[in-house]
Amino acid sequence: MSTLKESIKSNLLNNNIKPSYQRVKILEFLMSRKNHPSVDEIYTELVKEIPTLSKTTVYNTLNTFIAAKIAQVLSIEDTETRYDANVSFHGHFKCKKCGNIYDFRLDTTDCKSDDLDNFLIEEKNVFYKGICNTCLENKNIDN
Amino acid sequence: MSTLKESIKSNLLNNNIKPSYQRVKILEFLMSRKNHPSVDEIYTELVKEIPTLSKTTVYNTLNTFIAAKIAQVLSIEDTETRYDANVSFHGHFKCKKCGNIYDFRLDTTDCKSDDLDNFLIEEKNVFYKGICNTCLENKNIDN
DNA sequence: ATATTTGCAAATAATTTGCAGTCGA
DNA sequence: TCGACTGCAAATTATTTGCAAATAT
Repeated sequence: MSTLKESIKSNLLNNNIKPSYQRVKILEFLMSRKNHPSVDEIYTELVKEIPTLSKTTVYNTLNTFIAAKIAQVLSIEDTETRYDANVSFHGHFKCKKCGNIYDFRLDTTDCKSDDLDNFLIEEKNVFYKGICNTCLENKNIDN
Repeated sequence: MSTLKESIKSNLLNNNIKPSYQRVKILEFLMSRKNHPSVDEIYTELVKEIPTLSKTTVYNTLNTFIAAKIAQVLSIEDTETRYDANVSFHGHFKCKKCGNIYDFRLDTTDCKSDDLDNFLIEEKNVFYKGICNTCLENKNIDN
């Protein structure tokens, strides 16, 4: 068995989550994908490998991951929720043209506001939208 | 007729939106409320004054406002979408205890990232979650 | 008059829930 | 065997759509 699979298993065990076949597969998928897949994408991809997989299990599993803080929700305002296995602080950029979602580094000390002086900030979400560099370069080509 | 209502009407007209009774009422409500109401809140409040109002109209109207950029969507990850008539750049803070959503000022030059050097940023969204100052002070009182 | 807006009811789509079958220690 | 996990189908909920009635210029 691959080392990656082993490390995923122990990651789950460390968070008191039993590493079932489905859970390991889902976390593996989430970590391997950079594009922050939706429930539907996760399901559609993995059902090829796990024909008995159900969407309910994908939902259950992701919610378990969120609760254990080994994954986070990406609320780039869209109809469907997207998920990210990278729980460290970073921003997201969604290209309006190609639809890709990019991660970007962000200074933790950044984005402060005096208005929140006596507030306890537990989660920070930063997301931008616009046109990515690739689409800007290809401006002349397409529609 | 109040000056506020007049200014709302001209605001709508300036954006090529016919200032129907419902639209004026909805924009007025959105501007008067600081708490970024959901469709349901807008509907439930305004239907008291406008008994014939339908949710469809609230949805239609808000989408018209969004398209004209006189309102913006607040995607504080929740089940329902919230709306904000303040379209200037600012952040939102949601208190996990009382559920209130607070605005906070944010430096426009803030939250930059080298990773986005060649990206065209058109929209910035920043929202935090945690406990607000009021709830922190009342920590000892409640549940 | 005529074009736009409104509002009901039905349709969609994402997510949750109830519960029965399955699996692993 | 027992409790947790899975997965189907039904339920729920936010939003959209089709279309007819109402409204305004």
